[in-house]
Order: sequence, then C-alpha cells, then structure tokens
Amino acid sequence: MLDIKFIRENIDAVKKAASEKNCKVDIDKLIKLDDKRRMLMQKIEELRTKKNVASRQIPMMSESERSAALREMKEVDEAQEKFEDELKEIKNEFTDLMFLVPMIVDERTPRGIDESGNVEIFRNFEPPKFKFVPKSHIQIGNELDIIDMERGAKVGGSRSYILKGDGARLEAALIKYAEDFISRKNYKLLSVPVIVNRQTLYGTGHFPGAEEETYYLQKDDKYLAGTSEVAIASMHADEILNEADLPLRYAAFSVCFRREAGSYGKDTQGLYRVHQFMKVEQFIICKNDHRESYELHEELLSNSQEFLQNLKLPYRVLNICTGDMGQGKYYMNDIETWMPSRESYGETHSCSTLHDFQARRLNIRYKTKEGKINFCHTLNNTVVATPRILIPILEMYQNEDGTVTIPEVLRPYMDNQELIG
RNA sequence: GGAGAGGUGGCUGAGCGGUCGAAAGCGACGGUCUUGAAAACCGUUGGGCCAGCAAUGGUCCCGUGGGUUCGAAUCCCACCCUCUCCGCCA
Repeated sequence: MLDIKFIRENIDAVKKAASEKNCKVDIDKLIKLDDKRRMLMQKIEELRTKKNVASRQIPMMSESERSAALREMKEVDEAQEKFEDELKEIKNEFTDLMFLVPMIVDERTPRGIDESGNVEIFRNFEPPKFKFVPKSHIQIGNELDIIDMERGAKVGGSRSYILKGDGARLEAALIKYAEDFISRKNYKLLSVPVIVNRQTLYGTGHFPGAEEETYYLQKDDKYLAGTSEVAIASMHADEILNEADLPLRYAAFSVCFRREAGSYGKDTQGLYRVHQFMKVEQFIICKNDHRESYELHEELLSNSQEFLQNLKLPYRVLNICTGDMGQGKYYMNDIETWMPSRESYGETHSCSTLHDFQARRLNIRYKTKEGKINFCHTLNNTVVATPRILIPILEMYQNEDGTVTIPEVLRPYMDNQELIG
C-alpha cells in the first residue's frame, strides 16, 4: 500500500512502476475516486456538524422550537444517508484499487519483463568439476534410502516426499543449525502460527493476488501461510513502536504451504518444488529511513551468504528485475545455489526490502524521539529452506562411492557423524 | 462441542442515554527541590481522516459490523476475541 498523497504527488512514477511490474491498476481512476471520496467526506462532515450542534441545543429548546428542529434533522438525516451510501461504494472501489498499487522500485533495480531480466551481481566461487559422473539428489536419496518420493506421493499426492533416516536427521540438523546461526546474530527466534487470517495475508501483500497459491481451510475461514513472514509481519500490526526499540530483528521457523497452482509440470522431479517445506526466515522492522533499509538489506543478504559459505556451497546473488519482483517489493535479491543435477543455479533464498508497503497495510508505526509517528519499513530474507537446500548439499557433497559427506558445520547436530552411507 | 463471564486510553479500572475522547490510580515524559539520585510537589501525556502555509477548525474511533434515537462507550442484533468450568484430545 502506498500513501494516497504520495500517489497523487508522484503519479508518473507510480504509473511507471505499475507498468514495469506488470501490475494492472488504473491510477487515473484511483485519483478520480479519491476526489469523489474527499468531496463526499466533506459533505457528510458538514451535515454531521449541523446535527451535532442541533443535538446539543435540543434539550434546552421550547416545545415548538424542538419540533421544528426535529423536522429539520430528519431532512439532514436523509441527505446524510444518501451521501453515506454513495461514499461506502466509492470507498470499497477505492480500497480495492489501493491494494493493487505497486511499490515503486529502487534505482538499482534492473528493468525487465521476467526472470530473464535478472542480473547476476556476485558469485562466491565457481562450481567445482566432478571427477566422476555425479548423481541427482533423487538417485542419491533412493540409493541411500534417505528420500522416498513414491511413498510420499502415496500419502500426500504429487509434490510430496518422505525423508528417512539420515535424510530426516540432516534436515533437522540444518534447521537447528540455522536457528542457532541466526540467534547468535541477535535475531529473536520465534515459533509462529501458520494457520492465519485472511487479513494478515492482505497485510503482507500476498493478497490480493496469491489466493490460488494458498491453501484455504474452509470450515474455519483460515489459510495456511506460505511463509512465516506472514506471522512475523502481522504480529506488530496496529502497534506504535518506540524508535529506540528499532530495528526489531526476528527469525522464525515454520512449516510453509504452497499449492503451486500455476506450476503444473514444472520442476516435478525431486525436492525442488514441493507443497510443504520448512523454513527459517529473517525479518526486520526498522525506521522509515531509506539508508537504514539499505543497510539492513545488506545485513540480511550477508547473513544468508555467510550461512551458505559455512556450508561451502557455490552460489550467486541476483539483482531481481522489475518484472520478476512482487508488487510490494522495493528492492530484491535472490540467492541461487548451484545444483549439479539441474546444471544450473536454483533459488534458495530471497531477500526483499519493502519500505513501508507492508507497514502501511498492517498499520505498523513507530514514534520518533520528537513524538512524530511514522510507518515502519520491513525487510525479509530466508536463512534456510528445506528440503530444497538438500539438493545442493546431497549433490555437492556426494562421493564417488555413493556416500555423502556431511557438511562440517552440521555434524555437531548429527552426533558428530561424518558420512551418510 | 456444552455452560458461564468479559472486551473502555501504555497498563489497572470507573462510567451504563446528552455536560464523555472518556474519572481515578499506575506508568512514561518535562520541571521544582537536590552535589547527584530517590522521595515529595507541579505540569504534560491516544490515534485516524478532512480543510488550511500555519495557528486552528471540523469529523470519526470505548472489540468489529449493523440498528434504535434529535443524541450511544452506555439500549438492541450479529459476528470476532479473551477468560473460567465440563467434555474430547496432541
């Protein structure tokens, strides 16, 4: 959500962002609705003033004065009701459109129509060549009996999986390592609801838009969140925070649910694209300050890079272009980790700065030392998401004899085991 | 799932048809006093929207949404949430 005042003052910039992000929203119509909205509000307020004045005087009136006043109030009432009905309709239309207006983008953001417009900005090291023919994680998983896709499908249908034995232990180790890693950086670890209200999904900017992508629990009118970002962002909704307490650094573990409705036939093999996964997510709420957002974005990004460095995995950082970034994003970097079986890098992390886009929707504000109230900024990035991260780990750490070496940093979480085999 | 109680400002809590955006206390902030601090005393202390350069004015908000009324925190209806007890249960 943007400030309507900002939209009015920066119509061209907003229209440009909308077209570059492929957001279909009629800004001119929005402005017209806003004009109407203001006009109606003023009319209604005038009538209310009239009524308020009268009702203060009525108790002190004589009988005849009173009946005249009451008659007049009837007329005022009728006029007011008419305007109010009109306003209600306009307001609904107005809010619907407001929800569609995209965030403007950072000057560093490349222009592009889809993911082909993303720009690589960093690589930690070149993926090493194997001295033997490497296997895919699916094959490795089968042979070591640590991944069972067939039985996963038996239980949950397509895009379901079962991790077994050291596979399951490896996943648990990654989660626990990620939690410790991010906690050491003074991010407060949270365990949050994944069953959420519709309202929270509007607040984060997932709705309107991602309805088809989200599991819906009809009996309770609730949704299964696709990321803990939904809960972390929403937990401070409607609050006024103290500037001195900012930035708030959070990390949350959660199971994540995605219907993958638009991706039939895409990445159907293995653990890459699944309906249910686990994620540790970083989330920051900070001041309304471009520079601070910028620096915290770098912090989030470098945390995840350090995490991958510790796992000794080859990755690259992408600067995501306008056509591939969401409606609410101001600046966005993905980290892609090398996945030998795909012969390419695959997305494992996504780092976003949203400025006040979410904070406005969620009404998260803070009071400055001077007593001024502003909307916060929010940012987020993945620490780790599994099982996808198991793809590079199993594939990069595989040995010629079919075993898999356990990354050093994870061994303490697996009883100091060094090998899966 | 059944029965009951309740949702008021940062918190506790009064108000139950007009003078209520709301008493009082606590907390917080500022000041006096003090070498400094505490105590004491004095003062300040919600938010949104609209108009305006501003001062200011108007309007809305007592869980949410409707309704009754000239007038609603107060009355009526629906919903949401919290708590207690019973049942079921990880």
